Amino acid sequence: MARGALSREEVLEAAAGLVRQHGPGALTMRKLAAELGTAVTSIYWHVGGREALLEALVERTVAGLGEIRPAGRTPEQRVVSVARALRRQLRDHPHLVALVHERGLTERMFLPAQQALVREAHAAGLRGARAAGFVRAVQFQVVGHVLVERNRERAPVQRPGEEELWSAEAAGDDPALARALARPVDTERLFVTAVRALVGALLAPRGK
Amino acid sequence: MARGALSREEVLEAAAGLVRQHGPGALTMRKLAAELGTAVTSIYWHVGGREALLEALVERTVAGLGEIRPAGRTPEQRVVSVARALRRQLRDHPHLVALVHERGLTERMFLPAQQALVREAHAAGLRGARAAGFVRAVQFQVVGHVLVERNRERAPVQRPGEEELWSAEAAGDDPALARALARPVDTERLFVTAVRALVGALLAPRGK
DNA sequence: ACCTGAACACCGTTCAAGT
DNA sequence: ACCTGAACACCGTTCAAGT
Repeated sequence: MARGALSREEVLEAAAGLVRQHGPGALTMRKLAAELGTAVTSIYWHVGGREALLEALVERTVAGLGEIRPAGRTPEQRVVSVARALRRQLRDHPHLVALVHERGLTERMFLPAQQALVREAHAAGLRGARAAGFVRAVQFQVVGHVLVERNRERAPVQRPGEEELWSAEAAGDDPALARALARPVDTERLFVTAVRALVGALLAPRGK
Repeated sequence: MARGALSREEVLEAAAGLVRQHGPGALTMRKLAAELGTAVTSIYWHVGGREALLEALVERTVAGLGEIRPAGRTPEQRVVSVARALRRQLRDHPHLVALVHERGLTERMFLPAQQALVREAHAAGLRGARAAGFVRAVQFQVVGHVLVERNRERAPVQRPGEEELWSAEAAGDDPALARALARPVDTERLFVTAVRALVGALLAPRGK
């Protein structure tokens, strides 16, 4: 249906649309061409093959993620706020995050947050290698958590389910634990708890 | 080249071999059939389509991971040892871990470790919902870290590289930090540091 | 400079037919 | 019960040819 000249931007926009709606698997050169009303080969002229297309898409996504503004009084609170903001951003683009991850560029998405974390590390009195270690620990923690979360959502039913596995007897005579492990995870809460624990330990004045 | 009767086990073995050597992308029904010296359609009779084949492969991997034996004196040391053992197991099967992850079953792999963690939580005096929260926090931490690590290894070169990004001026006048962030990550060290921080905070007698 | 169709070398899956 | 080849409906990519 594309009347005039086909542009690179137009191709990327349509590709992003396909991914957003039906996931990365739905992005085939032929479907994309049909969507645009052009021949498949036109796409090759504008953006190159499928790999180049995904590359460009990933680039676009990462660039469009926007800044992260820390909130809170103490460095600890501000770091937690950065972590939450990043998690939110990543969860808002589930399919594209998957694409970015498949292509091994997950960490690129963390760069704005990384800069914010450096400032907070300095504010907390950490410098040099210790500050760097702190930044990376938080980075791994947040990105890792989001990946696990996405994973869980994609496979909501596990066999055997945790309910069957955690009968009271298997739980070392702790029925409350069995019940808790049978319930779905409150990922938001778990995330904040874990980040707080990590940040608290690493920002402590005398932490090894 | 398979003389006599083709068996389900034989198919799975060959499939696992293909994945181990050349990654999941190399596992096509046609290549597998060629490897086995049979018609493509024979595979369908024995294990079903590609999805079923991957399913069976994942099942095999998870089942073959083996037990996890905690080591150390304090619960904290023992939990860290469980985390390290699990990380090692996952890193020994990089391609299959990728497969398991793509199919959303990453957490299945964590079940033996989960049982070990429950025992340690009890030993540390945690019970019920708090013990469950502890187990899950460690689980998310370890699995997440391994996923991020795999991600990093797959894309060793990032553009722009961290070296260019972290010039001294960008690092808030902290050249040591800039240098540290430009160096490759010591993931083993980072992993242990993060797990220790998390475990220490969550196992503390009066942790909120 | 931009777009096209035809062709090539792959896929996974189905199915009727063989033994 | 087990195995087969042919056929179908897809892929990504190349390339010579058009305007």
